[in-house]
Amino acid sequence: MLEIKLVRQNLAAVEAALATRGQSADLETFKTVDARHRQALQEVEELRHRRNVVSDEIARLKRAGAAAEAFVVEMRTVSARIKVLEKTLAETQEALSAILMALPNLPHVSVPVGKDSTENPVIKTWGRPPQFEFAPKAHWDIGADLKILDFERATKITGARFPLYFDAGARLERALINFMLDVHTREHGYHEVLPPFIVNRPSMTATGQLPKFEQDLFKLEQWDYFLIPTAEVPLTNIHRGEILDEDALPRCYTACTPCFRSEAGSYGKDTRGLIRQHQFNKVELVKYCTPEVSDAELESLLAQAETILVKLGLPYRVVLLCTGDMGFAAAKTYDIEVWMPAQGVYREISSCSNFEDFQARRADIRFRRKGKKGTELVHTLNGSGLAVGRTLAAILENYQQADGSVAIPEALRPYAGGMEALRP
RNA sequence: GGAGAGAUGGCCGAGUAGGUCGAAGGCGCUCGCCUGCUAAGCGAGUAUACUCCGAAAGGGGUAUCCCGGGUUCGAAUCCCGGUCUCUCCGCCA
Repeated sequence: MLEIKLVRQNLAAVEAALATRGQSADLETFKTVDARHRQALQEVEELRHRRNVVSDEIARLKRAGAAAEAFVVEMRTVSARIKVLEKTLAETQEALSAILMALPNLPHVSVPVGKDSTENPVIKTWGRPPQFEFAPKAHWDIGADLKILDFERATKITGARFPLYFDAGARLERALINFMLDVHTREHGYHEVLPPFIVNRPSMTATGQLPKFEQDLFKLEQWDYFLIPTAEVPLTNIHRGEILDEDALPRCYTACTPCFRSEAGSYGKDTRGLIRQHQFNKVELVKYCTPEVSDAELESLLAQAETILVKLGLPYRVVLLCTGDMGFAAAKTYDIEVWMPAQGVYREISSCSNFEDFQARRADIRFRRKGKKGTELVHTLNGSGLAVGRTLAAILENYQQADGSVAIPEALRPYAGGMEALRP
């Protein structure tokens, strides 16, 4: 959420900034409702003050045994008026918050203006795509040949876009999870967390999935609960409504969780393989920090996610999302894209974002500076470190051999019981 | 699922014949004093949001004693609904 004062005082600038995101924010309604709200608020506060003063006076009179009936009668009118105004205020408040909750974050100054993913600049490329003396197979074919992935039976169990791993495939996924969590906790200072996979509406609202993107979520029938689309949601809500000590920052959490996404609107896209599933595992990284370091924390977050790919020897590139391609809550986002040989393209495997105070304001997460009065909003960041299913797919494709086997990256072998290759 | 108890400031914990309660007291913490050494004592301060005045320091106002609604001139205190926690019984991993 944007700060209401900022929107109020910079209507045109906010409108212009949001326009670069492809959002036509009509803030005229905001302007009129806000004015009405402020006027009613001023009046009601004056009346409440009057009521408080007179009520004290009535109490004093009664204690003294004097008559207070005149005041009581006057206050009846005042209270009635207050009640009317409070109703107005409740309405304007709700309208304002609905408008504000639907506005995306403002882009960071370093974010290039652009309309969609075709305008994302590539800022870094690492590793060389492997050269094959044969036609590289797609990971779903490799998975079928090795009998470690079975999408047909997954469809029987649930439906389209659900994963079913067997044997070395299941083992490899587990190895990747442990590997990633170990790197982030041991080398990058993250606290490991095992959070709930189902969260309530306030949590989803705090991180920005709600109210706008409910159609992207799986919702429980009988409860106002949702399956998490990413561990970002529970991890960022750990400190919702809290005031943290400056000393406690930056605070970093990592968790591996399944992620559930309805993938509404993506029918026909990536219909095969592990790339786009309704359920997938992801190791997530979340940071809470002070505002002055969040730019630097985004860079280190990106580097931490990259580490995994480097250790696994998977070629990748980093792109900086342009204004038109960024997610709702992000001020700045880097995507890491891994090389997928079969399609000959780079595919997103991590997304690292700085949300600045956008989520913190919705979630009411503050901190207190040492020796200073008052509180400030923290900045939150998160990134995938990494999407596990896509990582496994990338390993299958990049490490495939002419004989149909798949070599296991050196760094992963200790986690895979010393296994050196997957063989048919 | 059945029966009961409870939700107050960082923590503990007073506060129900409604007014003098933003809320006693204690602990913790901060600053100062004293003392002087792994202690004690003394004094002061110690919630958040919004808003107004002020250059600032600071001061004024409104709201918040789980949440929402009601009664009332006035509610932490009364009434209704909800949420959560705890105890006992049943059930289940």
